[in-house]
Amino acid sequence: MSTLARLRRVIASVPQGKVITYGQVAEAAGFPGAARLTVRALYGGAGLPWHRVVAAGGRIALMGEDGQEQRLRLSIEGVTFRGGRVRMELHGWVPRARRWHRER
DNA sequence: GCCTTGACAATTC
DNA sequence: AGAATTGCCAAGG
Repeated sequence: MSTLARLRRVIASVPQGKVITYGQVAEAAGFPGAARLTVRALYGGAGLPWHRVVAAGGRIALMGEDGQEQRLRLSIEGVTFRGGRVRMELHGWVPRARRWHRER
């Protein structure tokens, strides 16, 4: 399992109406502190629910129209905002801890 | 291999 | 509140 594949697996695990932060994705994939890796994973990740990945504090990282697109997709799924940020206390997704050393 | 690039994050001023 | 600073890690040139 490649590094980026692990990150993408985490991203793919986020259900509709939920969101996760870049940092949490990296952490759940086994790279605490490497939030930027999540960005890389998103690049080649066709078919991923990219709109469910937000910056720390529920901020929308994308600027311009892409950001609007993300807000739209999220609100369609039932995600609510407050002051331009996703209400993490309501929609934050906590992925199950994975054990990457051995498959089961 | 070294250097740069990212849709980041936490800290500090 | 906002800018600057530093840490983080894999890919690609």
